[in-house]
Amino acid sequence: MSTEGSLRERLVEVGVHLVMTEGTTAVGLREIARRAGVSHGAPRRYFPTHHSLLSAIARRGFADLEARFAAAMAGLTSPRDLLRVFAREYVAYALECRGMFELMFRHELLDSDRHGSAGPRLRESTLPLFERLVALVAECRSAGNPPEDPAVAAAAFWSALHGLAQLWAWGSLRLVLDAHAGVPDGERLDRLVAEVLDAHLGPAVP
Amino acid sequence: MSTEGSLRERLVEVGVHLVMTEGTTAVGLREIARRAGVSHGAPRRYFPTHHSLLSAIARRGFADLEARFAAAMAGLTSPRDLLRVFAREYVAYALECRGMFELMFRHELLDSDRHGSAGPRLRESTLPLFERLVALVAECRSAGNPPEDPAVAAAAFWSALHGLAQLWAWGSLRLVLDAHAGVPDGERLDRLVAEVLDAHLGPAVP
DNA sequence: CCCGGGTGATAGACAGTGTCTACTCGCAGT
DNA sequence: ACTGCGAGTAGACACTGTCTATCACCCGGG
Repeated sequence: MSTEGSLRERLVEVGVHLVMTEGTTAVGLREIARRAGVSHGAPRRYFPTHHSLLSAIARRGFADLEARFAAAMAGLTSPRDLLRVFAREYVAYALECRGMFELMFRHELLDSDRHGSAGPRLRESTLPLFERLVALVAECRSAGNPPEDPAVAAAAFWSALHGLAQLWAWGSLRLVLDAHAGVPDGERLDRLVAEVLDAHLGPAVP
Repeated sequence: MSTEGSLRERLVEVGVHLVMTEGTTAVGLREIARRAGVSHGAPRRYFPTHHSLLSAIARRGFADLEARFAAAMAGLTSPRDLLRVFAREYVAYALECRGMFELMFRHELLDSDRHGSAGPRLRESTLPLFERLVALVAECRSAGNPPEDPAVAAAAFWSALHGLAQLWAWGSLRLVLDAHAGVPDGERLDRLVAEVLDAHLGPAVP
């Protein structure tokens, strides 16, 4: 392809593409090297271990996710609208980029313990986003439903979204809701997201 | 140990023990066979593929979890109390048996798509538990806060617990809450669980 | 002009894995 | 006593991540 950039960039790009199309288990060091058109030992110069390459791929995922947030939330001002968009985008990313989402939270594949050669540690990259989340949740619930601790409320909200994304991707929620039927197909996920919003931010005020 | 039972049982037990102590990635077919004292090809008679053995281990995990629920919920009658215990037990299991919890929801390691040789498919085993959950949530919120669809409310509740467990295990929630400080150490998780309960079931009525 | 040094990639080796297949051993039934 | 079969062994194959030696190339100093 084009891939004028350094091999390091290309490896990460190929890895992202591989995760998105084939899933997490397919992302081998040698497979990436093969698809990048280099020998199996080449990545070693930039990524001393398999985990470090996976971490780089996951980091790219977090960057992509944040870019999606920025794009989707641009122009909105109402905290409730912002959080709704945030929620939708979070779940949508997890479903569209299932492999990436899975990889991003696999603590034992990512060398999140030992600090990578350069760059901030992986989990800390979610911190600024969480700060925004805390502020939005606090603002959104300040009317009538003020949380005891906004950080705890925001963490619970994030947890609900995360669990929703994961369990839906796992197929379990689809299954149990099917068992109860009633809700038409494409709408079920939206109703779940709405339920999470209502539960954690208070019912919507139109 | 004792392990008088058939090799099939022993393999699953060794596998569970291995997952709990060493983590998901350590659970190789050969490693299990080694620890069970048989040759590397022996498991093949009972588990044709690696995934099928992992599925059996995960199934054991679901059984253990349900047993914990049964034990913890025995004697309680108030739906709110029952759900609180359920929530605590869910999160506690995820944290105590991190590897098992991780394995149990790794769709691509478990041959949940192709039906296993015998026994019900893995995801469906959570169905009866979910039915109970739906009933409890409906009952709990029937006073003052009736959900539009109890199944959706229960699914959202479960999602919140699941995400909480996973993000906490990942270390991310601990991190962001540390950034906001304020809450003493051992108490933070309890406060998160309480927040989830309040959000999804309505505030507690003492 | 030639000649080291270093960088970036190659290729081979090693231990380990999951899967497949051939083989052996003990023990039932006729 | 011979056969058939279930249960487990052992070897092979392709593949993986990691390590190491090697090679081509470029660039500055003499």
